[in-house]
Amino acid sequence: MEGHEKLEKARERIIETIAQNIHLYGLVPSAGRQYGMMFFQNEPLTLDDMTEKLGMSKTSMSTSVRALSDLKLVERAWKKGVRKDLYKVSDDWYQSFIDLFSIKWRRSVTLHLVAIKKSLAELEELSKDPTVNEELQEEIKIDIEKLKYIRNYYDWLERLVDVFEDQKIFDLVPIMNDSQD
Amino acid sequence: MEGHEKLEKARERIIETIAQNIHLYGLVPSAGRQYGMMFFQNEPLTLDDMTEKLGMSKTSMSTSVRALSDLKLVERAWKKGVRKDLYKVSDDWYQSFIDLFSIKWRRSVTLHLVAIKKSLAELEELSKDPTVNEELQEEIKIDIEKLKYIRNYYDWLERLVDVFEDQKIFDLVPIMNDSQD
DNA sequence: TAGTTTGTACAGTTTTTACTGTATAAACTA
DNA sequence: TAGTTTATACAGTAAAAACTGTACAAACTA
Repeated sequence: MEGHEKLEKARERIIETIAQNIHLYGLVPSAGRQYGMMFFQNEPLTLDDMTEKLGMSKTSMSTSVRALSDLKLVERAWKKGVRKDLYKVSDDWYQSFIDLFSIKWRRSVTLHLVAIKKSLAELEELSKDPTVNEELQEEIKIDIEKLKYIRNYYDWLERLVDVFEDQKIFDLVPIMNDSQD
Repeated sequence: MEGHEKLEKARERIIETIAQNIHLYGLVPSAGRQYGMMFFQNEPLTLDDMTEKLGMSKTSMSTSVRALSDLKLVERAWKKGVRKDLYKVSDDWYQSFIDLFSIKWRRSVTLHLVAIKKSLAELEELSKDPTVNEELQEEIKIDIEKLKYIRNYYDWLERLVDVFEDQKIFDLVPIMNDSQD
């Protein structure tokens, strides 16, 4: 096998692994392949470059590069004299992981807390209603306890997201370079 | 609106929120709805119970309860005299979150590290090959650096998973109950 | 301003995934 | 052992998602 082929194969292995694991970011394999391909390019790419490299339509490249950008896995780049939009992979992977939490998980936490607070308020109101029978009253009480439990859980999750966002996580789990060279 | 209706509506809101966010666990909304429904039941359920409550086929219930069990969101339960399999939601949501990392993210980290080490070894071998031209040699060198960077990243991610798994995360982000009562 | 180039909205198609119904194996019962 | 009950494998169908090609608006160029 020739040198260039060997390099290509070593890259392909990584790209395919990324493609098969990108679902953890809520993305489909082809977006992962796109990301992986871009990772090994030393220059920012245009949508047309991607179309050529991946053999997919420009429309697809456009939509998936947007999905990658939304998660801040990919960012816009500029190069003198190039009119087309240019994209490159964000080079801080630790930050990308943190961004996943800031974007996806925080959103989820917020949605949950809104719903929980609303339902909790309704049930607490209902528990004061003298017209509801005892059996139902008991059910309401149980549900209130359950909602308080999950409210505490999402509060915790929110604080966890904070800890990522403000980089405190690196105190507990420090970045260590070249541990096994 | 009658009492029981109000209770049901308060529950529905939570269930639907879970359904819409369960994709973070790699599950589809219907599995989230199933989980949410089970959360508000105070007794373990059989597959037939779920079929009835959700109006879906028993086959579906079987496959999605398995998916939920694989992520340890749901566990088997036993009740005297009941022959059918019984399931209940795991009641420690903090542990469920940790299990997500232990199961999905650790698997991903491992796959990545295997691929990276393999490719890195190949490229380091190739970089010693005197028959490859200088230009290619330069590319190889760049790729080796990139792979070392992401190896460090996945090492970090592995340590992060460890920190969840051995509960040390609770030192940094403690569980706090009823913070806003 | 007219003529290009570029990115994306949108409709249609292909592919994939979710879901159902039937068939069957395994476990239980009498 | 024969007869049930229960869970799931599997094949087929329905629904959803990914992907493509065309059309067009916005931005640029001359």
